[in-house]
Amino acid sequence: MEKEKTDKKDHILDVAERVFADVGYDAASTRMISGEAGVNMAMLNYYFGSKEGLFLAVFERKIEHFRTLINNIGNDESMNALDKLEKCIDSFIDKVVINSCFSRLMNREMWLGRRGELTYKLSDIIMNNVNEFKRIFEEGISTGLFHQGTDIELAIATIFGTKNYITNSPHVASKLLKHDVNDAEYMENELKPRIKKYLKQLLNAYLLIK
Amino acid sequence: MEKEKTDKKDHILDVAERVFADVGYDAASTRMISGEAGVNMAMLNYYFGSKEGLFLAVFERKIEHFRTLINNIGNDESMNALDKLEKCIDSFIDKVVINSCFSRLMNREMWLGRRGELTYKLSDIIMNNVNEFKRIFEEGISTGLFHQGTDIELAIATIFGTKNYITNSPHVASKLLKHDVNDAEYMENELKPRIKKYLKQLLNAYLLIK
DNA sequence: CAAAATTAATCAAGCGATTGATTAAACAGT
DNA sequence: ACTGTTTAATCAATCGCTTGATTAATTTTG
Repeated sequence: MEKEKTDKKDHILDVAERVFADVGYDAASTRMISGEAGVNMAMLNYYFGSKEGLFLAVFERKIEHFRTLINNIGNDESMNALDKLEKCIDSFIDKVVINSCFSRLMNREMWLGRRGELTYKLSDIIMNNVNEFKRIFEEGISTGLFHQGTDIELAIATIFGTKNYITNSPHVASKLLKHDVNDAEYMENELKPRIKKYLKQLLNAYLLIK
Repeated sequence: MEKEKTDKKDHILDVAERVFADVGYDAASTRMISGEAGVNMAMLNYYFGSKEGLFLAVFERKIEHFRTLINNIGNDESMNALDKLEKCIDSFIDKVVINSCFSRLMNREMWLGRRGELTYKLSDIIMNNVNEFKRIFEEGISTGLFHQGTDIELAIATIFGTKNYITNSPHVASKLLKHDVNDAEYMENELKPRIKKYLKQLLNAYLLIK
């Protein structure tokens, strides 16, 4: 066997992440996960205590990746609000498309607001991103770059909502775009730049004082 | 007993609709639904055959309401594309906010693409609305009212996505808007007009040739 | 009375979790 | 180095419970 020790836990987490994202928390049985991971069922409890513990562990592993991704942009003094906004959109689209499996899992279990501790952690991650955008919008307004009447909260809802609409329901999105959005190549080379370009144009038209 | 016969089935459907929307299909047990509806568990199978049959029945009951709501607007000759678009946004926001419970249920089970027959029915409903918007956008472009470069598909994703972001994850939305979005009065008197106004301004800025 | 509606009791299947036994590796004392 | 002890990892078996569904008996209705 050429696999190392700690890789097994990571392997279980990889499988669990995919299974949870595929069928949801409730429909994902511990037997299903352990079976696909090729480990004994009892190992899940041995490593993670419980099914919910495993679910939490899947998220914990990703939190840090998310937390640090956007925050640096907002503090860069060399850019104005529009530059920051566009850069945030770029890295946001890049990030969630790479992690679309995790992103779907997050959204799905998020708005199903049970499971207290998890809901708390998740809204932490989400609100972190939201507030970063919020600060940039406020800066843009106070520097006279954006309209006074800008509805900041709903503009944020548009950025996240538009992205979610594409990534969260691939079946509908594929019909709408007349392409399989699960096709990684199409997603990377066509859809990603298209979403970025669209969101920038949309927000330019809405925000900028002409 | 002062209740009539057919009311009992409708009552079960009402309860099932709410429970399914609250906790999702998998976590909603037949005992939970029958218990909250105040009927014997076996009545669900007696009336609807199975849990999935009940789930389908919940949707069937709503399909016609959805199908006829927006379609009339698109065929009105007395309006230009912008008028139609704004009217569609109005009735769309009105409709899904009233049926937000059903809307959440629909979206949740939709993007969880299993359960073949249901997925087919749902994407039918959704694509019907989507295509109505699409026709209006195309009319606006061909009459020279909207930009040639308009990304129709993503603009549609913005309309539906922005709405979904608010209604589907009330927990996050409440934090973002600093209000409880489950508060019916706030939703009706403040948020609904605000979303309508925002979406119109946003699309006006993006679509119209200046 | 006959048919429809409703009930309590029960079914097999699947769930998450736990158990006690087994293996293998790491460590200890002499 | 050899050996007895400890430790972590893994497994099959099984626990108690809930699930969706069905049965047979009972009540209600026409």
